[in-house]
Amino acid sequence: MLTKQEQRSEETKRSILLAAGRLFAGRGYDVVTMREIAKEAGCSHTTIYIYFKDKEALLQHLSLPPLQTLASRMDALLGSSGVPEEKLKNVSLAFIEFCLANRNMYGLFFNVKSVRVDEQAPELEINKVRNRLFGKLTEALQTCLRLEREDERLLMCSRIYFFTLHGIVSTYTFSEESVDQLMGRLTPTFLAAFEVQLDGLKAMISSNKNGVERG
Amino acid sequence: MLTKQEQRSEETKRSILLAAGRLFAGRGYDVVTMREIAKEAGCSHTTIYIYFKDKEALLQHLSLPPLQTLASRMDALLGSSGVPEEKLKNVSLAFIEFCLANRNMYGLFFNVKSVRVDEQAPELEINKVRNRLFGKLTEALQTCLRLEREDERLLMCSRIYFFTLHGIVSTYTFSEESVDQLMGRLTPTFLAAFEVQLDGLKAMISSNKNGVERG
Amino acid sequence: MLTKQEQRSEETKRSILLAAGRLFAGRGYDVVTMREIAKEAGCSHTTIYIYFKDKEALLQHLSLPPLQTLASRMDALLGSSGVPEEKLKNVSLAFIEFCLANRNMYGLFFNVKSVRVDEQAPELEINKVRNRLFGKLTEALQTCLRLEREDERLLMCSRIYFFTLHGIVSTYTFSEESVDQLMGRLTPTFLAAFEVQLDGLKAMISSNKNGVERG
Amino acid sequence: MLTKQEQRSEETKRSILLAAGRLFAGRGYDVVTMREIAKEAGCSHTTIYIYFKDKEALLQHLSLPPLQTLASRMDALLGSSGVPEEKLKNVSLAFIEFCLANRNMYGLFFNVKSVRVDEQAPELEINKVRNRLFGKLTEALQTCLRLEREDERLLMCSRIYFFTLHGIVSTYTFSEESVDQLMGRLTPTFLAAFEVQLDGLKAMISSNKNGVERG
DNA sequence: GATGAATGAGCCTTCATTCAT
DNA sequence: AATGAATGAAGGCTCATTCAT
Repeated sequence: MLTKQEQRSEETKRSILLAAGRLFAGRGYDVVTMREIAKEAGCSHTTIYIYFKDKEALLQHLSLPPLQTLASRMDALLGSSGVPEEKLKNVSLAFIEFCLANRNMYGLFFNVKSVRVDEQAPELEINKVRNRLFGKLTEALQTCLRLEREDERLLMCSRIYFFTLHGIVSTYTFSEESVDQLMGRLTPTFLAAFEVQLDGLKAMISSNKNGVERG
Repeated sequence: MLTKQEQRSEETKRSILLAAGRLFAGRGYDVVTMREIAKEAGCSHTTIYIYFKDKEALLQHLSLPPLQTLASRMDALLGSSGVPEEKLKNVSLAFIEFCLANRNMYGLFFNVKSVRVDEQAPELEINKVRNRLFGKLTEALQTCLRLEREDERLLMCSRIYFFTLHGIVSTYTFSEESVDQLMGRLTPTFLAAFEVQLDGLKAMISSNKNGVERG
Repeated sequence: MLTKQEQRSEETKRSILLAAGRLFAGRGYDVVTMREIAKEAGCSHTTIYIYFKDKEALLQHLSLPPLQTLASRMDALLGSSGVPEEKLKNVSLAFIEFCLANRNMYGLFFNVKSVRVDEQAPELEINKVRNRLFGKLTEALQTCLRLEREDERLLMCSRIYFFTLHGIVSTYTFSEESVDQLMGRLTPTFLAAFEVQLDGLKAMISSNKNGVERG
Repeated sequence: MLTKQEQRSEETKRSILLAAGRLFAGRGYDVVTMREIAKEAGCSHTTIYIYFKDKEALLQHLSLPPLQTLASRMDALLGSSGVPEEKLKNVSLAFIEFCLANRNMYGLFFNVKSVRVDEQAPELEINKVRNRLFGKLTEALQTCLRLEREDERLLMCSRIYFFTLHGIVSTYTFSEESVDQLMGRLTPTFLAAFEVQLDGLKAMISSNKNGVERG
């Protein structure tokens, strides 16, 4: 059990993370100042340094946990019963919803640049989770397309599929609407996009040309 | 005719724009300093202020022309002879290449937030060009899908198509590779993506369900 | 008799003073932080403020006792049996050793500037001890030179003698070596310096010219 | 010839160096802030960065030239005609006067710590000049004492002599009096001190014991 | 008595921008 | 037209100090 003081402390830390997350993504890591974060979090800028070594540490702490949550959720969806196409849709939707929910954080997760490459340990951790995420989606896609795991065409297919996912997220990253509003309004569009995508990929697979280098 | 002085003046201004363009695109607007631009342009940093009100004015002046160039190029591609599918591919590729070439600037063009909304006039101009751009792409798509301009399904199709374009650009926005490297390496993938997209959309159209809400 | 609580309290206070003394002397007053002192003392940094008004108060409390210890030691040395020359040497050596041991603190004791002049009481106290110290040395010197206490030549002699003492201390104030290392290595040099000094002063006294202005 | 602007610039630079010199020494390098220096110099703190890369560069620029000036002056005195004793006195007096004139800077010249050891080039330069200085004094002393350059006793003698010089300077470093006041008032004392010193050293040399380890 | 939480003041430094020439 | 000089605002960060428990 936590004392009242520890509770407040935890709350402060959370509000800092929340504020930093919002701001970093909304306006970019470099551009956001510690003082801005503090103001948004409702504390002094020095307080941030009690909880985080420096600005970069804030970024690090911000990056990992949400991704892990998403990974779990995707695991659950993939483990459920249902036809592969349904699973792919659900997983894709979950991914989109997550990214929109964490909105501008999105850049933080997938833009390698924003995390310094010096210290490998944490960096590796993020990359690991990220790769696991992409792996899951690729796996779902593979099942739908009925390709072997080693089929060279799978890489291109997943790349193309990711373009669309990434594009959806990017398109609405800076929207003023809430995630709920967006999902409510656009879920049909997203589902259609997934379907278009899958149909198109299936067509490509079934045709002779695979787009890589075979004649 | 320009006097010698006016020529030199014009030259200075051009070299400043050139330098700023190079640097903004190469390292990002926020990160580049006025002194850097001046050094690259071969003049004093104070000279920049003779030609441009401030750093942001530099950005404004820089934003429009490339977009217009792109618009012209897309016009040319669309006006050329050839099957619609080929045209769509070429126009899409041109769009992608442009966005990757202007990389960090990309956000500036399409992310409404990053351009101050205070002064509407230039903002409007950019928006106009931007909309013209999207219009061209939609038009190409419409021809391929053989839809009427007013067909309600066109909106969804173009949305989905844009998701992919946007996604491609976003994916490589922060890559360290040059445009040429990226295009050299990934053009086949991009073309495949366009094709997949188009095939999928065609399939959707030809099926009864249009993904919106009709029964 | 002290209650257990009072004992603990006293202990904490002592450990703070000990830690502060070590750190101030070792790395300099300005550079040492309250948190460092607290860590070294094994308590929270806020605890320090229970016992001492502020960082400077810590310094004040720290300054006096060692000086008094030195004064006592010099008294003991002067009171012992032995030829005056031997006593002067011993007292001088004790003085040097003390100053080097308290190294960075040295400035604090003798450089009037570094102690705030606002609150006179403690300042005065330090000055009193300091003057007593110099008095003892002068006295030892006087005995060696066989001068009357009022002899005007004594002032110049003691001044000159102090130059050397002060010079020795200054020379090694910023050395990285420990007191023990320094004393071990340089004691013969110091003793030689004292002797040279005394011989030179004796020569001056015995000559007609006293260096001031008498003919 | 300098333009008016260049003159002002030079003046600003000088006033910054002057202010920094005064403050660094008066209150210590670490403790003095750039804003203090700026205020004392009568300019904005950012102006300092126009002339000096950073705080440490200021220190570097401050250290070398005066020392070189002193070195030249000592050379001149040593090269002049006169008995060795007279030369030693003059050189010693010049040294003292210089140190008092540059007052608190003194610490900067001789306290190795204050100059970062990272970059060796400038550091070396200072050390070279400093060593040359001490070399000159030692040389003058050697002539007076009629010792061979290699005589092991010379080292100790020069050390002892330096103690006094260093002590004189240290004693008056924080005095409020001007160098002229001090020299006017105390020159006789200083001369007496040199003489006492020399007499004492001569006595030591002429006796059997040299203070090191011989019996 | 003791402590973790929190903060304001302040430090060095950089940058866009203006002023005087 | 062009420039060197100069500056205010701001940024990341640290530290002595206070407050509430």
